[in-house]
Amino acid sequence: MNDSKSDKDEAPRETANFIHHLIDEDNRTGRFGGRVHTRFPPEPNGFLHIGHAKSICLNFGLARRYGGLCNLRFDDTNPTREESEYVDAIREDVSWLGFDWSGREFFASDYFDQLHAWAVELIRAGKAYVDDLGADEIREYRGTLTEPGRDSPHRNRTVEENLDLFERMRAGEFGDGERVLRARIDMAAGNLNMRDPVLYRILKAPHHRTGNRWCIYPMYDWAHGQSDSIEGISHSICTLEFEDHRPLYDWFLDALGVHHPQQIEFARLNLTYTVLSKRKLLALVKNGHVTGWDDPRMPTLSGLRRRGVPPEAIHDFCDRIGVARSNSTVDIAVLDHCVREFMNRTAPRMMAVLNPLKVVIENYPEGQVEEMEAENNPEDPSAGTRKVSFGREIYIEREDFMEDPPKKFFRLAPGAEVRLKHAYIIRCEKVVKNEAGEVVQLICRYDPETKSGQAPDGRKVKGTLHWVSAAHGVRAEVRLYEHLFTEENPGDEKAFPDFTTCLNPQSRQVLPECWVEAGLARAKPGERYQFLRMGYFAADKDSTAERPVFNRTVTLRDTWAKIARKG
RNA sequence: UGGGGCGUCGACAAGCGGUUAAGUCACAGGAUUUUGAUUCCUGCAUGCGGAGGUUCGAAUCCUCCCGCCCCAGCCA
Repeated sequence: MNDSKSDKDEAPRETANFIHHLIDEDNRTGRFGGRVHTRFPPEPNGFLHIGHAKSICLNFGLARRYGGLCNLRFDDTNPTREESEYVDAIREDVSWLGFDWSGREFFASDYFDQLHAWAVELIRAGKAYVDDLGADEIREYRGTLTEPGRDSPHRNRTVEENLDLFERMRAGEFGDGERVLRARIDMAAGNLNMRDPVLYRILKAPHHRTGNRWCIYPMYDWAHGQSDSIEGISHSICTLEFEDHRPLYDWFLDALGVHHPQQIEFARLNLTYTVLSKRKLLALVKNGHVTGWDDPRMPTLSGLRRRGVPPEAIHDFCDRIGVARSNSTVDIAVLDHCVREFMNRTAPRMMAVLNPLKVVIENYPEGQVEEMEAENNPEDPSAGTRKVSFGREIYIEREDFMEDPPKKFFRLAPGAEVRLKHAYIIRCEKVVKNEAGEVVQLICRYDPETKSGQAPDGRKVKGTLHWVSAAHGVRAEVRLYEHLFTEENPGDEKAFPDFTTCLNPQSRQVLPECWVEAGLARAKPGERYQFLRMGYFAADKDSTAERPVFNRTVTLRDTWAKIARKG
């Protein structure tokens, strides 16, 4: 146990998970010399999402907890699907999460030479052979889940012939798919992965890093375990579906007689009201259901980032959900809670009116302006205060006024009093309507004695509203987001053969006519705020000083909405 | 009739033969509040997929059964 000093910045809220137990046991027996070395091994063929964040936090977190190391390795064994743009995006996402791989950045393609040499070694040992069967034939020969497979007619070629054929594959003598190199294991194995898996295939495609140097490429199964071995990984953490592959990786490592990491599988993350499969995420982008990989409704790290989700909240989330081996679906409310908890502590409060309703304070002197002192964050006195301009005409939130309010409504209504946050108590005297009968303006009177927010006569005012001065506020666009899907589990292919039928038509609502307090014009993209009583928001990358744009990260908890809903 | 896993509160998840079966989210009450926010209390599994068995004692061990997930890419 040497994990006491390593986690000072990671409050150990998390209880030990089964991986900790396994590592503790390895450390106790000195299996890896007390060393803990993990890695995060993405394939650079798509954007990282919150499910990857679970793996990233796990792998880097393990290294931190045990005073070990964690590598970043790109598993780039398939040149037809991988691009270097993804490599850049992945680097950015991992560092945004706050992890540092300190130059230990590797690529499976770094190991192509070694992998090739090892393949030759296997051939020499009679443990691999070149097969001329086509893809369809190989499938046929593989058998089924319940029937054993059959040996390929080429399974017993001589070592010399295999060596020659493999060299000619490498030299480009054959076309794509004409030959493969297979391991010679057991065509009758219950585990399909052991039925002579393919090690190399011919792919006459340029690789994003090795260019045209190779026309044969290792399969993931052949590359992955050995890559871990080369890097001296002690614990290879992966998801459950690779459990069946472990015997194969073990077989390779033993046949080669090289360093043998311990593979440990855990359950991948599932989240309610979203999908976390590369294929489905890609479809959302390709078919224009979202604006891109970084659409704030996407569960991608770039989407969450743009939406305003702080990386600290993602860490907290990953700590809270734990790591186990049972398939599970985490309630998105847990993530929302983590976001609120962090933002509550850190986000400056500002006032923004999303659906404006003009209020004229008839007894407030025309042309008079007062600078009201406003605290920036009641949770953090060190955040200080700011001045907010107040005047005769202001905007309030449309939903903060009701002409005929229910009993528990303590906002504005004809004849009712409310407090304006950081300012005076006002009373609604008159409701101005247009020809259509819609409320277009409120005439109110303020009580000059209530600048403190308190009434000197001690009368109680239950409601407090946010507001923006009409003369000083800035126009802004605010984008409201809700769940991308209306169903809790849109990825359930039995229930929803086409997951796009679950898309939420109201997942994005753009409000172009909002009013925000003047200071918000200076908001830099990515900056996070609490808009008083409305939620947490972040300035979007589209934002400019002339036209600020904000994304709603998450709403505030709203017990009034619950009461109102119940009637 | 193949191989590999998993089943503890609505959702996650501790628990590893002796605990009143942790904690978190959600939910429901209540208190405080110039954000109906925050914060703070309180409640929320005589029960651990089911049935047997072992034991003084079982969520934890054994047996059988039931349910769910993964595997037949020259994808990762």
